[in-house]
Amino acid sequence: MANCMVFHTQIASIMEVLANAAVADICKLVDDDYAVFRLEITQSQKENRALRRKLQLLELKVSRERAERTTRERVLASRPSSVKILDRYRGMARGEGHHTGGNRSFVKPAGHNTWRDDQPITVDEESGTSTQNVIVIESADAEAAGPGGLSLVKQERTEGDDPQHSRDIQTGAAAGVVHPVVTEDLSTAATPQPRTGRSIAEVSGKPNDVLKTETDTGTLTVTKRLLHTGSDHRSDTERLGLGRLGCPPAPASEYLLYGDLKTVHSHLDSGDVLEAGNDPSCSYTTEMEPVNMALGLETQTDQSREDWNRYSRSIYSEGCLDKKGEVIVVDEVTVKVEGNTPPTWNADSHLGDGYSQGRDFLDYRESLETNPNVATHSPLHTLRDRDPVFTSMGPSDSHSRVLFDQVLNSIERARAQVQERGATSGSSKKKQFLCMFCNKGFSCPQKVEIHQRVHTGVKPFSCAQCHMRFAEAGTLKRHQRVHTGEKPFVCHVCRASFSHSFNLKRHQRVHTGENHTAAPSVRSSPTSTS
DNA sequence: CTGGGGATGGGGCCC
DNA sequence: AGGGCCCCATCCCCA
Repeated sequence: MANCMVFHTQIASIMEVLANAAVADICKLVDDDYAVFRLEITQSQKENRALRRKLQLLELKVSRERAERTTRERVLASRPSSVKILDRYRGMARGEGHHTGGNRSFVKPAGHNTWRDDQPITVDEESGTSTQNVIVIESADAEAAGPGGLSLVKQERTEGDDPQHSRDIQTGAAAGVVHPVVTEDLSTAATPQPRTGRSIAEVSGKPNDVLKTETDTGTLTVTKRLLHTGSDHRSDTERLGLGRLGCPPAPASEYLLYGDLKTVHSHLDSGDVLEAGNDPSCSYTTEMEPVNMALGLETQTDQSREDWNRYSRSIYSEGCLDKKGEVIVVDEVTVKVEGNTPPTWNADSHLGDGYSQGRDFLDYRESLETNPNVATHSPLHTLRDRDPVFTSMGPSDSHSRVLFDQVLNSIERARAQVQERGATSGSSKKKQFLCMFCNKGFSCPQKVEIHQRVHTGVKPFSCAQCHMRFAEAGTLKRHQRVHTGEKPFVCHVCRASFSHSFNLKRHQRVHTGENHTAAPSVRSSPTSTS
């Protein structure tokens, strides 16, 4: 019995030893494997790092190549003609040539009266396939030009070229920058090609040289209203010193629509005139669908996002597309050639007056803060986040700053009104179609679409006589009486006639003794706050 | 400064 | 649902 006990004890001890040995083996194995594994991991990490580095290098390379390619493509677009410009310019400088381009005007900076033949011209070898359409005519002697040295930067674009290219060019004159290169193919220059329907966007170093191709009363009126309201982008544009230069009515420009890119042909392209509809007095030009708007808000590539940022400023603005970082004006644009009417870019100032656009701004900004559906995609949201940009849209001078602040104050009130409206209106089943900007309800989608033009500034209806634009057909129709002289509303008391019904009604207050100026004012003036 | 009128923007209602 | 019209508010100009 005792032997049995001893035997069991021995067995147990042996088992324990064996177990310990097994555990030790397992541990050793695990440790070894772990070490190997760690080693492998380390190696993998190293490889990873190396690959990542390679990837970064590749990305760098690709982006660089892409940039180069882009530049090259731009160059390709109009190289021969640009070469001709240079050639012609040289000829002009020598007094040999005569500028025959009817639509072109040269702004020759001071100091460019002479062209030195010995002026270095760098020929881009790669540009055998490249057609850089930007010609930089370097100041003959930079040192003579001094810090305020002037250099002429010219750009020629062909139809369909990116309009912003013309604005990408900046003269470095103010900073005394010396444009080092004239990129062109001299062999091509030897065989200049005829150019038609092209124009040159030229910017000289002169501070006062402004590409002003249009002066119409509409523009002046709008500007005036802007000063009054202090809330329109255009004033921003002008405040930033861009003026018309900021959005030059460059021919063959592409104008970004709300979520859609459209090409607008210049008045030079008479064959591509956007004609009016059936109604000779009314031209229905373009219309932005709210669907597209939403699309434009949400589906953006990098490029389109940039475009969208540009468009974003058009939410409360219109005019032409411009790229200046802070000042971006986008619009639908229609250029028409009608009879003797001087060709104008009626897209700029006719789209709306500053007042309404200011309201657009208010409404839209308000919507950003009240409508969660919009805020995330709202361009102004982006702008607001990008504070320098957003603030740069505001007025710079103190007076305008005050107005701007007042506008912002009114936004707060408007927001309160919207909230109140939402509380009172409730969820009306009749008005189930909501405005994507202000959540206002309408009975049918069409009404919403029309209403949203308040926010987008879309004015599809254009008057053929004066190129004024309207958001609604009825407004255009009413406007036509301005031109026809029709005054169908006659006062039965004094036989005075009026073109608009409300004016008659207001007039009749004269007879009733009611003062029309004493009419209750619900809408508060932007400048009446404090 | 004030009143009258021209004109536009925008909303609502009716058919 | 959509077009047309009316109404109101407002800006602007002018006398």
